[in-house]
Amino acid sequence: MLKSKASVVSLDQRNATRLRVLEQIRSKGSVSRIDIASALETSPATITSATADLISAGLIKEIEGEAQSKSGKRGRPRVLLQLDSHSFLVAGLKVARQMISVILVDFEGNEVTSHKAQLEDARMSPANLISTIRLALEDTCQQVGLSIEHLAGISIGLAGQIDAARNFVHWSSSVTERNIDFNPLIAKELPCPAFVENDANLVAKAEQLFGLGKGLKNFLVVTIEHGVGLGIVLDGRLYRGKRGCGAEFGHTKVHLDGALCQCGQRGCLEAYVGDYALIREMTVTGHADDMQTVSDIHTRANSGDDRAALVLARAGQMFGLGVSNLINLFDPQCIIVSGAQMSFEHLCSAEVMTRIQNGVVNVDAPLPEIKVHHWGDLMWAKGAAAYGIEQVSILKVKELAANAS
Amino acid sequence: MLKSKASVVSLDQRNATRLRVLEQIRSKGSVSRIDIASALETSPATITSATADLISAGLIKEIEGEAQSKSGKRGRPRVLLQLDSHSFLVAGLKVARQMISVILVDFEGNEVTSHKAQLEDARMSPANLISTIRLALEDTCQQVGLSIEHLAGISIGLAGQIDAARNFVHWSSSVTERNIDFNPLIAKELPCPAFVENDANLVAKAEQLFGLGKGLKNFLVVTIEHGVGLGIVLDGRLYRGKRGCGAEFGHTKVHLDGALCQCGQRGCLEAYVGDYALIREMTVTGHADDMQTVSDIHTRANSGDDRAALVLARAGQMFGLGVSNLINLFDPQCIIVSGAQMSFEHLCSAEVMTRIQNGVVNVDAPLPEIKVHHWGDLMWAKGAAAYGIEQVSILKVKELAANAS
DNA sequence: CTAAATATTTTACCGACTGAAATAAATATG
DNA sequence: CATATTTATTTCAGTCGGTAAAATATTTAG
Repeated sequence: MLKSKASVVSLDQRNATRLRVLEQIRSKGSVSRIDIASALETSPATITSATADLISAGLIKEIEGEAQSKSGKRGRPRVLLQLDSHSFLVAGLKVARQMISVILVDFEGNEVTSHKAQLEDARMSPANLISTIRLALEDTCQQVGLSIEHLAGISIGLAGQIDAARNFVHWSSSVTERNIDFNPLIAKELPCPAFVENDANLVAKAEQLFGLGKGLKNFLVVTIEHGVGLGIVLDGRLYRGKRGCGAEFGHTKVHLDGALCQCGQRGCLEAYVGDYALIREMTVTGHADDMQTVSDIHTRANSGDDRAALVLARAGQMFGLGVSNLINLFDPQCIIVSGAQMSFEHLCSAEVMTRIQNGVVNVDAPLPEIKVHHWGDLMWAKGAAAYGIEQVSILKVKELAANAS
Repeated sequence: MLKSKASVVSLDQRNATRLRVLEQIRSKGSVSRIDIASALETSPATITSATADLISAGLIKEIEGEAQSKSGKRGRPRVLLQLDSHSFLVAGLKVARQMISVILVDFEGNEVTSHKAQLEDARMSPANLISTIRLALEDTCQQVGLSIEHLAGISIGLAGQIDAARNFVHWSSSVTERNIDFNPLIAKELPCPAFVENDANLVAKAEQLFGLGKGLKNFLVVTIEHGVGLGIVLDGRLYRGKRGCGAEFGHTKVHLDGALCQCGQRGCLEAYVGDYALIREMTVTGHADDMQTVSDIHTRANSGDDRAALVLARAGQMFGLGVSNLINLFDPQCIIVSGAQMSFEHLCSAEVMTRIQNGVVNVDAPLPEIKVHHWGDLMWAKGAAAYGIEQVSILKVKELAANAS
């Protein structure tokens, strides 16, 4: 009761261990205590105690399945541990221009249900945004006979510059005001902890927890939607920079005093590969004024329109240049190019990959692998869910420790 | 004696604390125990024990100087602690194209003496390089009546791709062979531990320990010599990427299919700002075939040669583009542009600074400060020395722990 | 000189983790 | 079938880094 500082410190230490154990179980799917011990280079005794805590909290469980022993078949069989998917529900949301998508997942990340709602306005006031979110959540929960009260956490992905640690939105294309602290609104309108993050960071989290970055310590996730985004995972953690905002890959300059970008600057990568940039290129010469989406351009290109093919090819070249710069600067284990739609084929063609390779300074070590990940529609919401699961895990482990004392 | 693993683990923990204490003392210059305790958020008791160890090892000492108490003048006065500069000597070396420079520093980083030697060949075999280094070290030590045996550590800076953790040189412009493990050669030819590192990383270390990055956790150091280099400090540690090599800032692409670079690729920043690139620009049209150095171009520009001024200006523009990309990607606390000579004026002109500012995506948070650091001739060697001091400190603290057991 | 203030050291203890021993649960073997 | 062997997990008695609180040291204020 009295040992205020001591207990905080020791709790943090214990929690860190418990979280590392949880992380092992999540990334391996199912794993025995002895394997966790050797993976974390710690003693079996420690794992026994950590897993006992996690089991009593309902976060993990023992399962029956056959586990093979180190060698031979003799000896006490290993007991596999698994996440207890029923332990809690998390909602992941992505607020896009005309659409809000929601996904409900269990603790393992399995989809329970999902939902989409049209948005009337691309930009909303903070209060408006939160009540829209609440509504979307209620609708989603209703689909499976749940109420919003059942949620353990809500994770919200926005495009823009966001300080996730503080739920503070410097700027977002979905919000009419700048520099908004969402914590008060969340506390007032939502019945459980909620987390706001930059959407590209969320996808990086999803790749780390469930996707192609599982188990990797250093990788980059390039997201492609209407523009391009970047999530940076260094040493297993999201790198957010000093101001806590995401990296502005889309606004790195690929041409001195080049094409005009929506941000007002010139030569941004996004001004060469963003949807609007491609459409502008197609329409500016009056070559095609019915171009509405990048898919239209793809269609044209595939049916033999040289101009369309050139526009796409140039975007690919610029994209390749940008990605090779990322590799030159970060030297990551792996780069994951993640997109929801198929409309980014032109950014992962063999030619672009070659260009990337050729733009990376040669070392004798092999180039980082470049993986392309087509997620489908729910990419962003799933990303949000991944972040939500992580945050809720941390909260649960902390509660656990608090109760134990 | 028997507790093999336990002792390793606990030693690491203790050493980490001792090193953090040492780091505090180094970055503050002189500081009292109570201040260290509050800076590290630890208890005074821990600091008492850590400093006692460091004092008995001769790494630090108590000094007399007046220290002001928190408030008022009553109370037992604080005792200031300082590095004991006499505890050991470290040599820092930089191997450049035609020159090898050596600096001898004490534990505080104060210069004891320095020395330069002409190199016959820009590229040498590994064995040749090490014996050349040994010779240079012997000459340097002789200047102050010491022998090479007095050195506690030797740090060697090379341009190229180097895995410092293993003293492994993937490639260096100073070495004729690729993929060389220098450890055996070092053990054979040098009387004390030696460390090989990429030269840009060394300058970053120097900025962190003694320079403009003192106390900063996240910053970038851009080095300018014949080309440009980048050292990345994240979370207080050098970021080296997956393959352990330095970031290749000079070979990030600033123009699609642009100017040909020495590395064989096109559009590299270095192909626009490197010495040879500028000289090529001046000579290619026969405009000036007596151009030997960038200083010559400066001279010309200052005496009204428009062509020279334009060449320099263009280099500045490209450099600004590259630096703003760094800021967009890393969002660092601060960027330090470090150069030895004055020949990089054109890269830190007001115009270039403005260009950098204009290339960074606007957040409401202030832009990271861009600091320009003119080091003088010994920049690289001093950088090596900084790294050497750090490495030797780690070794000494480890020895200390080993002896205590 | 005494009281008050502040810095440092000492001391008793806490808690995370460990090694070793104990226990559990399987197979191999005769 | 009983027993030895093997391997996984748990229990238990430390160990070690660190802490709070008490003790001590050293100063100024009054």
